[in-house]
Amino acid sequence: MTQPQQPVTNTPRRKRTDVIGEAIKDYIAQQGLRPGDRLPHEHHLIETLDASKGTIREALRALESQGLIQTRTGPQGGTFLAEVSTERTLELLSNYFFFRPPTIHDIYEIRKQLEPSLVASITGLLDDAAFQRLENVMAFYSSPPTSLEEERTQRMKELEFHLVLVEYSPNPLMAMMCRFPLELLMNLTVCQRIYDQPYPELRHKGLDYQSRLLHALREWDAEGARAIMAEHMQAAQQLMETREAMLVREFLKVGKPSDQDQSAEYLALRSYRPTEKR
Amino acid sequence: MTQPQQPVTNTPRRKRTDVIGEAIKDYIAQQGLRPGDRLPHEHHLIETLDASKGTIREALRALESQGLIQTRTGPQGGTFLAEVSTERTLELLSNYFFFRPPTIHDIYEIRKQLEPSLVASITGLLDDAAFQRLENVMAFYSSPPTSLEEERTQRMKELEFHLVLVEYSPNPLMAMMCRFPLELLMNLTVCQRIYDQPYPELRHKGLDYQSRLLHALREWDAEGARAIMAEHMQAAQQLMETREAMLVREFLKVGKPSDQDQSAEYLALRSYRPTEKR
DNA sequence: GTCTTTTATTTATCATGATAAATAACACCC
DNA sequence: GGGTGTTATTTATCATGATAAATAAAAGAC
Repeated sequence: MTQPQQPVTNTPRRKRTDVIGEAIKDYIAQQGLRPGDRLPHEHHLIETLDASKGTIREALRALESQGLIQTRTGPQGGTFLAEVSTERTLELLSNYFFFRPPTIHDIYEIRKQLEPSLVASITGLLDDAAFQRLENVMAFYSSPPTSLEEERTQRMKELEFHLVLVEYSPNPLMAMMCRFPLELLMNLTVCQRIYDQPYPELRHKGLDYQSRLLHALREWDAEGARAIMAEHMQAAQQLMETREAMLVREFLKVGKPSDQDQSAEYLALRSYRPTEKR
Repeated sequence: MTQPQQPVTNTPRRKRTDVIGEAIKDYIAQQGLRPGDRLPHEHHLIETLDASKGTIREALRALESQGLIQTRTGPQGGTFLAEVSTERTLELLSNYFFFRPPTIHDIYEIRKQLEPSLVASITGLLDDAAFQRLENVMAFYSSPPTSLEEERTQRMKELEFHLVLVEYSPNPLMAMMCRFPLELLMNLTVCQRIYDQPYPELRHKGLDYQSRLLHALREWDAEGARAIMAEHMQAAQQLMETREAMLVREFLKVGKPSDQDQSAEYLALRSYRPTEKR
């Protein structure tokens, strides 16, 4: 499209850096290293693995970009084993969906299944501080927005409410899988468009569900909490899909006759654009 | 434990390579590049980004390790934008759980929620070839295993049955989230231990559920398929957790009095060890 | 025309060394 | 003791160039 494409012919042979990366991972597993433990120095790796400085550094950089290691300069510096962070993982996972952005429907299919289960599983695990945090987040959208910017902030905070709940899950797998759809909602272009429009109903309903949810959680009513979240997700899906359909319809109506432009803009609507970090 | 630990003090400043990686990503987004499109040559990046060869190469390697780009040597070679593969994503996701392996319970909490929904959503989407594939996989465990090795193979094939189903999901998010728990089951040490023991009941029940599931899918009975899978997951969870408890109990019984050894072995049991690729 | 060989192009790796930046540990001053 | 400056250590980056490996395209053989 934009540039001459290359036929995908290759049988990508294993590169030295990949082999070295694997070797380091094996070393970690074999030595039973834990996060924080030190890895051999650069020059030591050069000797034992018989590779040049450049190759070793490329291998280490690859591991670092995956979040597996961290390096520090200075005395007693060097390479250290790290625990991959949640943020890094979400970022890497996002890459997969860069060219296959899920639809709103796709996302809510997951949320509908997982989040009710999530709240049931954290029932009884929330302390006063947790409830306080949740209420603090809710405070951001307890009254109608006064500007378009606040509109957007409120939507983000509504999603943050769910992210806070996730933090209390004892199941790391469940936590990650609940976080990711939320991450997508915060970054998908189409969602940002939807969120950028006033939508009082969304706020109202959300607030109501969340209040009821907090009540159930305080009463240690796991099944009640599950049911409320299920309803909440169902309703949110409905609202969001309606809005999505409106956006697409509206777009198709005003779209230029040229297929080219139309498809390009449509693709933009369907794209995933994470906000810049740091 | 194994080596002197370092206190985690750092505020890891942004590195040049990271900045360059971001710059390249931005370039991709801004130019609207698609998978297969060519990225600028190494020497061109050196000039425009004003960095040395080593730095540029480290940045490209980081992107490559994330699966975002591929490089090819030779004329018309260079760096090309890639679509991150499913395999690569599962691998990167696995890293997160390297030091936080989920329990069997954790995994089945996800499977119970998602897989029934998955089969409901693929009902009506399977063609003859699909059914053929599923039956071919089932054939591997239609009769009792004759060796411990076959025992293991059969368990892997049972999981593969689910992986095949996943392939027909129209929801990429659902697909990824169903795949990952299966990947974990195939690689968690504790699962491998469980799978290494004879367990005729598992095979029997699994076969039964899967036959009924196929029947429902052929009849385009989405809700029936959903219900069968829900039952299947519930039963499998029960069986697996029972086995896990047995393993742990057995282990605690024969465990040496030394806390040290015991915890080390116990950790091993709880560890995640992916099998080597390629 | 089809197969084989050569050639040109481009990344991959090796090699080496210099300078910059970060920072823990030490020495010093008050 | 408590703050301050110095030093040593280690990675980060830059610079440069040579050789190796892969491979598409061109040239040549039959």
